[in-house]
Amino acid sequence: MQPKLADVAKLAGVSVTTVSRVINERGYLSAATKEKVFSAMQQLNYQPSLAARVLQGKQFKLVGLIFASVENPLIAQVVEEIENRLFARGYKAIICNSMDNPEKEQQYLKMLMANQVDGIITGSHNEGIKEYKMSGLPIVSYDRYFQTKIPTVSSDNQAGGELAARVMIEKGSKRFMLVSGSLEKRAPNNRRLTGFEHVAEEHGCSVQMVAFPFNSTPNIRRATLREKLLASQPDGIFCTDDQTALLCIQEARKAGMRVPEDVQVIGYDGSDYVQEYHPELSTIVQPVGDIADLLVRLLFNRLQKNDDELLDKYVLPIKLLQRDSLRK
Amino acid sequence: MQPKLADVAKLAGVSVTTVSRVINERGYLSAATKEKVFSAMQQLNYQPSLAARVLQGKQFKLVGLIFASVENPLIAQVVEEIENRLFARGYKAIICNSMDNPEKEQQYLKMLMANQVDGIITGSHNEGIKEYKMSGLPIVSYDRYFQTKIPTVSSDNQAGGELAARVMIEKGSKRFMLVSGSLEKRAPNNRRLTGFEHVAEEHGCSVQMVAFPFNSTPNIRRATLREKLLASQPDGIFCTDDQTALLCIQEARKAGMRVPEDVQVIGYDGSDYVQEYHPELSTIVQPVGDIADLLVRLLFNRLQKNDDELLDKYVLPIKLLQRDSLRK
DNA sequence: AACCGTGTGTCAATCGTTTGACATAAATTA
DNA sequence: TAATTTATGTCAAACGATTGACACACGGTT
Repeated sequence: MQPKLADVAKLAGVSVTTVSRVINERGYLSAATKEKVFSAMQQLNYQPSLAARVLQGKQFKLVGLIFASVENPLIAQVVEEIENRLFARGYKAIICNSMDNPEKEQQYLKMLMANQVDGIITGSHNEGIKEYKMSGLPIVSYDRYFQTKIPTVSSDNQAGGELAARVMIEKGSKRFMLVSGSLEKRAPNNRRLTGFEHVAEEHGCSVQMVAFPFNSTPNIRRATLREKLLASQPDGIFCTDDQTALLCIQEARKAGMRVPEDVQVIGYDGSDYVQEYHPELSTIVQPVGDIADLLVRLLFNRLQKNDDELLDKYVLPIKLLQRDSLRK
Repeated sequence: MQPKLADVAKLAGVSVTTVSRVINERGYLSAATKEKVFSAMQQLNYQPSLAARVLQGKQFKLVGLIFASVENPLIAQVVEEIENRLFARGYKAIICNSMDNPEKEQQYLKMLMANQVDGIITGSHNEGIKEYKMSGLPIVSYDRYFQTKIPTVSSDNQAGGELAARVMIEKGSKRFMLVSGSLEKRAPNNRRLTGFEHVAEEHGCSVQMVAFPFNSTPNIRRATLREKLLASQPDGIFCTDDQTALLCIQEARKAGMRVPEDVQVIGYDGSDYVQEYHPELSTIVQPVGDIADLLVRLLFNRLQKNDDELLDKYVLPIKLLQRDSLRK
């Protein structure tokens, strides 16, 4: 059995109230007593019962993270960086892989709701889940707009799309393929598409659109891409995520096109993993560290009820990582 | 304020005891009452207070996952598959990225211990952390041997190393480089090395060893690899993880060696990500689904106190994924 | 001598749920 | 009709920590 407050008190030779005072730092306390209590806690390896504390209205120090899937390198990095920052503040993170499945997401919310977690950070992409409104929990979101007043952090998707178009046009591309790795209605990352299209049209370039549902497998994507590549023979491709961009490069080569000579490719995300292990891929890099930082900061703002000056949207700057899938 | 048991009782027009009975399925209950109670819970969107239940000795339904870093594709996949299975059983997962840092791991254990989680699944690689023994929690581990009687699941590292050696020897390699992506003392994956060395020596092949500490960056690894590649001019490389294998391929090419003509490369892990997005890499594939399955199953065995017939070690079979980094 | 700040103790209520003991009443069965 | 079984209610004690009210020291100030 785990030691309880009373055990610590007995060992330290003080009352439970005093031990509680030491733990919660209230009232007057002599250095000697504190010392005795701490050493008793140490000896017993005492950990206060979280459950009991929560019942008193204290915080769980638990945050739910709802994302589509940590198998995506960008999400993995976002989750890891968030988790690091939460840990530094003494918080734990519950991981929820929604697989972009609204039902699963709803179930997760149910689990997290009520009194279980103190707050939620979500980067999942589903529409109109009423529990988000009901929960009454502090929530912040990544790359996702909500109806209600939930602060959203995202990279500058519009600028990213525009930049990708501008760079490829500058380097001679004229017939574009625009590949959306996942298609949702209210996701801000649709701006990646509109930004790209806008600039392309401005320069009189053609844009062929290809879109995949989130759950389409790489093999399905490959088959579709191969067909579209052969049919439209683009000389520039912009993908809204890096993994799809990798498939494009590979399928283009299989189809006999040279990258970047015949067709240039730019992806989006620029996770550390992609930067390190796919050295050829040019991509629009999201500032993941800043994103994690801001998400956590915003959440704590709401946790501490400083509802002051929280904006609805925070858009962080992106940058281009130019590598061999782009011409010099 | 969240609705509580009493609110549900009032709305349903029954006593709190009855509501509790419905929730916990004890005693006699008429269908009509159950219906009334369920609909009241629905209406109020009632969620029982986890904290209060835990205080009664119920389970938190919370499991801690301690792994080095979810940025590693294999770990991400293991974590995701574990999380899926836990979720299916109504459990939540707390994610802990230890970064292979013993202090961080110790802190995590402290957080998880006491009364906070019901069990722990760890794939982290640190030595002699006394809290593991103290915790008294059900623990199962992945690819890691413990002193105490903690069940360990791993892939057949020995066979994996042997297979890698045998295949490359068969395809003509004689001078090997053996690259360990991380070096720990008590990790079963050292068997990957010994298995490889054993077969190589048996066939009279030379083996040059290169080892990296866990936290060495890709750039450091690259620099070291380049130097070692030029110095020893191997015609076969086996890496204990896929990411390092990718670096080997890239650096070998930069050094003017052809893969697989001049040098063959085999990695280890074979995560879905690597299979999909690094189509060239040959690798020893761990059965991640089975591993996750077994880990969760073993944990639940201990959670339910069925301490029957738990083995110390569970070694699952591996297989070779042969692709272009190996000769035909 | 009266007063205050400091340090500690006792006591009891509280958080929300569970559970056992016990009572009661209707429906069912012997 | 009597004895069960079924269905529900009341009551109160847990679970472990927190906290406010209050008491009572002791030392040092005025």
